[in-house]
Amino acid sequence: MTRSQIVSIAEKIIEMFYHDFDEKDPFKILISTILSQRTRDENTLVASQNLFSKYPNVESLAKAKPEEIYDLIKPSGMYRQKAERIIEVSKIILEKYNGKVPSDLDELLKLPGVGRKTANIVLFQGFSIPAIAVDTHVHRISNRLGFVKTKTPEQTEEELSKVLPKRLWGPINVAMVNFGRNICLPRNPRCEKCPFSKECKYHNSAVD
DNA sequence: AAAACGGGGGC
DNA sequence: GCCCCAGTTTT
Repeated sequence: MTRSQIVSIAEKIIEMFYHDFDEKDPFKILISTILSQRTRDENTLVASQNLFSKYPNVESLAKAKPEEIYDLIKPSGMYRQKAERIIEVSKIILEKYNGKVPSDLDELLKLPGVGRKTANIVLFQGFSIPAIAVDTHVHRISNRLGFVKTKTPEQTEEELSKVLPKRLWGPINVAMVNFGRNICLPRNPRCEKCPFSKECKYHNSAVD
């Protein structure tokens, strides 16, 4: 598959499945992204709303005790870990970064509970900085469509960065997640609804 | 490289 | 009941 073919399909995926996010506050994006780890959107949303209704900013969260927010964030799962990390992150942001979330990959990666995927989501959504956050959806779909041939998400991030122009880095995450949730499912993809099945390596070989 | 964290929804 | 989910950290 040529580079221009890949870019063309990527642009179509974005056109069909990208939607903008209304939340632009980097701190709220950071916290809700931590809550979203290994968690469905619906549960993440409930947990975020619960949390921010009582602790609306970095100052109030930095003063909270983990036990106080267990019940608020419980719908997102792994609530003990997440509670401690969220409060620790808030303290660090407040004390070390003067209350402002850093817009720098290396600084974000130092925060507890923040790995490569979470950090890149914050960079793109919170700061409009081009970043590819390779989650299971992006990894799976990139391989199925033949954009890359990789074993790990890290390799996918690297290869995808080489192939796609920077302007697509942010939007392709969001678009592939929506595409993956609705059509290109992990186990039983709805290929009959997929606009790319004709040129899809996975669909035409039936091997993952 | 594998385990552990974890509630909720789909089947 | 079993499997999976915008992962990260610890063993």
